[in-house]
Amino acid sequence: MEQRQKSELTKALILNESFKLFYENGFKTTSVDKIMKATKLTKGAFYHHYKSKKELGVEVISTHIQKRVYEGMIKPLYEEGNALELLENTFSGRLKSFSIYDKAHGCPMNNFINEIADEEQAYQIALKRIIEEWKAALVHLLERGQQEGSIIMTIAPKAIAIYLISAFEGVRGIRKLYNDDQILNDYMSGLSLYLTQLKA
Amino acid sequence: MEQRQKSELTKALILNESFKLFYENGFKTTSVDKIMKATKLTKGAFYHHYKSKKELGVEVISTHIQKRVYEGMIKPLYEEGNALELLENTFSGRLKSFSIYDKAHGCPMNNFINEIADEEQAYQIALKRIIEEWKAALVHLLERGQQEGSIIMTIAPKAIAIYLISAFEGVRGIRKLYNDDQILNDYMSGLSLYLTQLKA
DNA sequence: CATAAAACATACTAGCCGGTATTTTTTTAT
DNA sequence: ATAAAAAAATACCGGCTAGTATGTTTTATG
Repeated sequence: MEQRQKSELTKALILNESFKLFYENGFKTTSVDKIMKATKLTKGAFYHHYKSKKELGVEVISTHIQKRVYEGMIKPLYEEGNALELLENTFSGRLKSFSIYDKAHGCPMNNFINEIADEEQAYQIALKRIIEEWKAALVHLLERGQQEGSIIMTIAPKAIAIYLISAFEGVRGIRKLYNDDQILNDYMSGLSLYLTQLKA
Repeated sequence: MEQRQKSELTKALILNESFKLFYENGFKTTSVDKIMKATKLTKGAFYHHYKSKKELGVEVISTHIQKRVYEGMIKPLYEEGNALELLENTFSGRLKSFSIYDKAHGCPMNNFINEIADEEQAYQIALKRIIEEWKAALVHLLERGQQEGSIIMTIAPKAIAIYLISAFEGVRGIRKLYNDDQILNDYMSGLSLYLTQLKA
């Protein structure tokens, strides 16, 4: 195989396996050994491609997790149609699309935020970038709704955006405590009601 | 010193130091050695009072963290006065009362939930109990508001309660990414707006 | 086809981890 | 005063940790 291609494939393999293990067991408790066992390669290969576990952590966040949030929660916001309906469909639809596995392990981004964001600026910056992109998309959509006359003018888009993100990330964590979806249903009722009250 | 008193004092010391270290550095990465170094006692003392680190974890949750959430977020909800004002004062007031240290490290309960709730039922149960108590207090207050005619009848108290809790816990995590309070101010604006729209 | 560089493997280190076994010190009950 | 029991200290274990040093194999290039 071509050298460059081989290198990229190996890095992608490490990235995929480490994302999965971080998601299932947390960042701190997932060792480089465990990751490389999953890839069926060795520690030598890891430290050839990454200079430290921290570097890997940042890369998992800024590629894998970023893409995941973008595809699931940001991209849909730029579609056409009524702003409030788009919001409800995106937030509720995402929750409904989750498997039991996803529900049990919460939001990968939120897990990272709560586990390691307060102890290393590099993680902080990478995670912040995702939140800011998400917030910008929400603000954009809310402003569009206001311009189109479908959302009341008395609200501050930025505040609503933060409140929407907070509640979503919050409930993804709280769901971990339960073995059923009642909490998600309650959340979705709460969200629905919230959005209804923004209707012009 | 009396034996019983001494034992209780030692357990309280272990509990205090471990809460602090769990809060600052996470549960998994705080070792029994580190905790006992903080208490200036030894490992022998620890394993005399606790049969495992897991047992300590559960006790920290069901005593220390439970009390903290109760005092800060639940007890105030049972005070007299307008329901919506009580809600806003409790949620916003709590955020405003936090030190930089508290803001940087997020909510101890939420940290536990996101770090270890998905891997051990004992933690899950202890944490769930706190959330349920909080939820019950919120539902009670919202129902009182409805009975008194200060909150619209078209909302489902349980759904609102979950949405309020989710957003609060969510923002405590997201705040970790920032070094200023703008995100908290945005959250408080969002909350205020939300509550205004529940007004009868 | 030789040489260099990249990709990966093997073997190792010092230190930390939760937990245990054993001993010493302190308190209690008689 | 003394024996028993509780509290705490000491010393240890096997296994895991991030990271390093040094090999071997594969690919690229002249």
